[in-house]
Amino acid sequence: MTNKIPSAVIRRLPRYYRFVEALCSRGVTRVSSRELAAELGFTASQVRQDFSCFGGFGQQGYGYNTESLRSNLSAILKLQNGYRGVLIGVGNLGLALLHNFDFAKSGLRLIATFDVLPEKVGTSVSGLPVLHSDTLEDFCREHKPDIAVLTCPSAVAQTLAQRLVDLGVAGLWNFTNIDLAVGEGGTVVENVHFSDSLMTLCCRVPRE
Amino acid sequence: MTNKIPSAVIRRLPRYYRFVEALCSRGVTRVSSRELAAELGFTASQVRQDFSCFGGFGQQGYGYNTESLRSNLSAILKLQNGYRGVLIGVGNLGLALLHNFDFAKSGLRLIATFDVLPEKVGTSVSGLPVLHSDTLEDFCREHKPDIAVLTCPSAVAQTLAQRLVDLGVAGLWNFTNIDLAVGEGGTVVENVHFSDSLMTLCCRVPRE
DNA sequence: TAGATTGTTAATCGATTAACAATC
DNA sequence: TAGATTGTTAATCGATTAACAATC
Repeated sequence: MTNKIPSAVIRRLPRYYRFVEALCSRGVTRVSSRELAAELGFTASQVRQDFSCFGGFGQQGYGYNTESLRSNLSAILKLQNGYRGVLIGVGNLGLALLHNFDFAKSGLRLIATFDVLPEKVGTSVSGLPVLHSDTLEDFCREHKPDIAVLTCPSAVAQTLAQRLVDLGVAGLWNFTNIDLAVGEGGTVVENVHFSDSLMTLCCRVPRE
Repeated sequence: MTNKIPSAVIRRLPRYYRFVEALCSRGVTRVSSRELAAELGFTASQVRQDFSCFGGFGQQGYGYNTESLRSNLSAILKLQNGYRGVLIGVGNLGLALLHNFDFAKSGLRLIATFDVLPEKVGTSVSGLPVLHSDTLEDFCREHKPDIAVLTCPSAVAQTLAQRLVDLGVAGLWNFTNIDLAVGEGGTVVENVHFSDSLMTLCCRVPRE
């Protein structure tokens, strides 16, 4: 139950969670740090060190109870917090996410989407209304979303980000290929930079 | 011109590249480590330390020539290597990438896409043929792609990954929410795990 | 009890920051 | 020459690994 979780640990938490959830649904009731490490490519030491950040939920001589592990990880990842989200930019990528991605499973409950194209505004996608971006201020003041998903064109991303920060949105999931400047207000940004990701891949692929 | 580039440095290279390219296209001809650091949120020490991995391309008292920096970074990232790529899974996400994402700009030249749906196979998307996944072996033996983009359903990802590795594909850009096992053959995997990314965001957003 | 496995402390490793001589 | 800024060495910081007493 520590306050400051090292960022290296935070990045590993989702992988623990996914694997432990799979164990639970397969009916496995216990798992050791050694087994977790072997499966996830970590070391057993690292696994125990990671979990000890939160006080440790294992038992000497036994290992970890998968169900207890799962619910602890879920709590640490705040998957049950019911964060409210808006998605901005119902283009190809926005639609792909809306159709295929299970936001709720990762802790986010979408409540609306926004776009500017007349043929999209007023329709609904995956059960969510598509509102005009001009109504963002009104909507956010009323519904207070916690997180915004930015699948808009890069050209408008910074302006939108600033509007969202001003409206009190605490987290931005940024799919645009630009680095957002969000000031000192504590807004958290998580980037999904496709181009950076592909470049690092090319960089690491040995010359044919 | 070192052999072993620290992974922490590799992850920063695309950001340097993007910013330096922007400087070049704005006609800026020089930049100091201090300016780069301020813009990218690094320290000046870190910038110089990073660049010195490659022998250093600056000049005391002057800084870095943007054009020289750009071309050096481009070479290190192997953006001009002309890696050949195939994209597997022409669903929502695959289509979003094909329509919106500039693969060539990040070092990859797509040569074909694959799917299994009869209504898709035989068509073309963004100028690329959509071939049947059953023909993957024949195609790869003839055209020797370097990298595969996995935008297929998670359920078939591991099987496809193994087929691709066996066919000599050296890099996998993995958009499925599973961790691929690719053995010891040196195949490089770059994951774009949406669920992990969103979970870490939720985890870092302070409780409302 | 004996075997297994944790949580934690200490040691190692890698990455970041600071400092400064070299030099443009 | 004087000012600026690099490349590099040393110091600090954080993350990973190893070791082991505690204990289920």
